[in-house]
Amino acid sequence: MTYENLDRKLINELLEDGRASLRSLADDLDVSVTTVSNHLTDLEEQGIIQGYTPKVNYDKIGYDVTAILQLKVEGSALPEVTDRLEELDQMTSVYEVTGDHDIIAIGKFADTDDMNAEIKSLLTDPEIKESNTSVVLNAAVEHEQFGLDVEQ
Amino acid sequence: MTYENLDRKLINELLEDGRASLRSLADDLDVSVTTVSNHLTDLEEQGIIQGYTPKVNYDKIGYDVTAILQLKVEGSALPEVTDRLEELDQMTSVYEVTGDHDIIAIGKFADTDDMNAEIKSLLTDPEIKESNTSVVLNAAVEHEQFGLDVEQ
DNA sequence: TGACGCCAATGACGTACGAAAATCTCGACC
DNA sequence: GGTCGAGATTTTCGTACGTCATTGGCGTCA
Repeated sequence: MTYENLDRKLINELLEDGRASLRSLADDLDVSVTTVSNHLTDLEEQGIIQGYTPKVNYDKIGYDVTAILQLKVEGSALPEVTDRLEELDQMTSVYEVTGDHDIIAIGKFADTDDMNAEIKSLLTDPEIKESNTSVVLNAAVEHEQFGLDVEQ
Repeated sequence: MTYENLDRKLINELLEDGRASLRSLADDLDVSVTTVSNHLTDLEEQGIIQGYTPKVNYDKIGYDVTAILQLKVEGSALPEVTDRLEELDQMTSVYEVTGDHDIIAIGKFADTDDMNAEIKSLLTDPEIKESNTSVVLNAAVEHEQFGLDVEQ
């Protein structure tokens, strides 16, 4: 058996508290500690759970500006531009997409000056044909992960 | 003292392994377990660390499509529309933004049918004046959190 | 004074392992 | 076709052991 109800419940529990102990998980799910441990290592080995992170509030540590960049790129240069964005660690998400633009990237910056500098240096790239920046006024939801449906 | 180098190092360590034990953190940072414990609870109380989550690979559990919606909204209806999006738990991020559009939202869907259904039902809202959907072809980076600079 | 380290005690925790239980497999049979 | 059961396989469980987190008290340093 690979992936069923218990695993979904396990993921849901961890989504609420990623540092919950195996024992508390076992109690909540009415199975033994060993079972939780086994399923959890399985989930990790299968790559369904890819690790654990604290949710860091970047606003509170001086990254006040979140911006969303949309880029149109010379077709053949797409992977190259994606790579460049990927290497900037202030980029929290970089997507290659269909539609008007080719790339949508989300980044966090100390302030608008920092943002402008970073973006300007990006846009010197001649392969970027067009760009469009939106500054986030309010992050109503950010990086939220949703729980999974469980039978009955 | 409120927030300094040790806290940054602590956050960086946790970004690498959010389930690391206090002891291993203490070893890595060359301080006592007690100190790690104190700083960690401080960070949590200050809201700099807002909890812990597993990184769930939604691709592997049947959510194959990620889409980015951009909406133009009747000015006064912005909070209302944001609320509606916020309540859909398939939305992983919902931003109110400057620029061409008013809202940018990112969601995950089981397949394109699921996506179309969800989006259509959203767009029945008469307060949404215009919309634009981009489907993600490749998530080069997603929900990545970057480490903090540490002095020397 | 406040940040930190150390110590000690206690209850909680993770992991390994062998036993028990549940589930699957597959040929034999009516 | 349907079902029965022995054996194999998988999953779960309880135990036990060494480690861990937490708390309070006390000393040190700047």
